[in-house]
Amino acid sequence: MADPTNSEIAAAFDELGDLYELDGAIIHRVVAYRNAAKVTRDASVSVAQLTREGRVTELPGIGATLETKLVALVETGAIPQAERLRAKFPAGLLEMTRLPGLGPKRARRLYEELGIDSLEALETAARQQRIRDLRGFGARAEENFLAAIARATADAEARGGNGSGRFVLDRALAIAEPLLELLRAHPTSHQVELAGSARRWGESVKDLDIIATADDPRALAEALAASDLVESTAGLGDNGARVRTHSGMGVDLKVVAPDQFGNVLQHFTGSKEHNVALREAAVKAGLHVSEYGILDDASGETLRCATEQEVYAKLGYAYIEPELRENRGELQAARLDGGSGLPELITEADVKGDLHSHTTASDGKNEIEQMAEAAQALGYEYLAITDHSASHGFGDDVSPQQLEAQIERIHAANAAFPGIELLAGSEVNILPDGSLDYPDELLARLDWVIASVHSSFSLGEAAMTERVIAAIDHPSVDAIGHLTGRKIEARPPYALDVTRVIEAAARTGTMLEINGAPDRRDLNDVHARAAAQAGVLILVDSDAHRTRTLASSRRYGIATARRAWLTAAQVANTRSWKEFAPLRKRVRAGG
DNA sequence: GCCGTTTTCGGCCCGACTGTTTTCAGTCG
Repeated sequence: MADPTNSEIAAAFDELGDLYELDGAIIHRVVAYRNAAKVTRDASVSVAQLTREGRVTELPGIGATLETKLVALVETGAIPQAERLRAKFPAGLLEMTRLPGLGPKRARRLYEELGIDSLEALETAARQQRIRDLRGFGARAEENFLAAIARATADAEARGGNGSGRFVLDRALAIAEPLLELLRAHPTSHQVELAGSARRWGESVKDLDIIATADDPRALAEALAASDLVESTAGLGDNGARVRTHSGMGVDLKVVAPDQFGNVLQHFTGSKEHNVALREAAVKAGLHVSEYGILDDASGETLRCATEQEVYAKLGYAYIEPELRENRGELQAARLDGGSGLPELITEADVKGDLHSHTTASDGKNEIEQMAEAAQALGYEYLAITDHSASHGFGDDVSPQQLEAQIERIHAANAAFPGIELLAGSEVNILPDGSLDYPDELLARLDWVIASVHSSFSLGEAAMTERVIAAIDHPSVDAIGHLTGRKIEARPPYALDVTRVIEAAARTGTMLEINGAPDRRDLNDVHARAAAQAGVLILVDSDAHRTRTLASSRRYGIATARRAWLTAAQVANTRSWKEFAPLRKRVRAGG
């Protein structure tokens, strides 16, 4: 039996937490399961493997009891307590608790006292006005349930199957950036900053939070409500506004006093896990952190902070960049008394070349020369032209003969553009058996090869892992592209043992890419951090299919690298061409 | 259920809002 993946284990813990909550367990026990789910999801090594080695309690938040459950899950594929609780509570009951405004306590009473065990049953009972007779419920509750069900149904239909209600970050920023510009340009505003997961450069966001200071808060709120992007306004006052854009995204503007701006920005930037850990640590020092300030037990006074730097300094930390605020060790590292220190994170300005781009030879929209000009405009020293390979399909395939002609064209362009090194490359398909779809002699003639999986996504973990490692072992493969194949909010990663892939890449000197396409960002932050720690050189690539995405995708790749704690030195394409060229596997092997 | 520079037992972040209630539990972020 294949080991459960970290995300499968995390899902099992989340479900168990939900079930225990329905069962009336004390909240701290429920939180312990949710915390364990998060820790598992963020773990850079296989938690199933750690379990079999008897080392799983080394993970923070996993103790003896959870270890027992993990052993059962790894050895038998199931957790007995979960089976028992699933039999006790119908699946529809868990769905009911996901309705906004209905939690586990009240859902359970609806089930036990009225037999309501699904959203459908809840809707029927509300329409028949059978809920209002229950103690603690009223006519208002019935109205709210019906409205919540209608909203959930309408949202699901509007999204056409993407049930999460989240927006991939590039769509969110396409709304946030013009709104920030509008608010910053307004005569009454002083400071205007994005908060929330968008400021942390998360993969997707639910809504936007903007924190501001202004001489006339209401005027600023009215300016937001008057924007062309805004469809409707739910609330507007002296503290800000809550609006909804035409794309369906909620935007919350909070206008605050200047001397609290740092507290509020820190609070609403999150993440929740970062803030909880920050506040727990503060309590031990007699300090209580909230969005309003830091209450000191000793003096009884609340310290207000105009900047986030002051907030972190008062609590004993160096400033922590938003991308790191996920409770993945940043608080311990940032401690001013004995922390190991935070890394100096890579920036967009560090990038000196791009190793993954497409042209009209396959499915790109621009010619080699146009891509070269665009790369030069970004100040790049090198650009790899890596069109798709012989088996790609969709009319975008490049036959071996066509590739030979493409090599000539790229070399000619390279001569015509003396300021930039143009690499004749390919994004070659890794076939299901791990072989590549060009002859070895042809691959050896290229300057650069990035190998990717574009077919047969459901091979299963063992076969997929062998498939990718076979490509890594090929002497002409310099790097692996978008390792897990996921599309954010659209397609899950395929089953793959990333730990083994990282080992193989480290062993062979094969680079691993962070693909900067905003819906890929693959490697993700957790995988990229693990790979870099294992000594693998990381690439930040655009996978550009047109000139403008060379730059627009770079920022998502860099954001992912920063969330992975990466420094410029850990990313190969921050090097000059002279330094980068000999790092290619094909050059190293050739001596 | 986890965890320990006040603890191996007794704690475990902070505040707002809502609806149903006469002081608060449940829910959410």
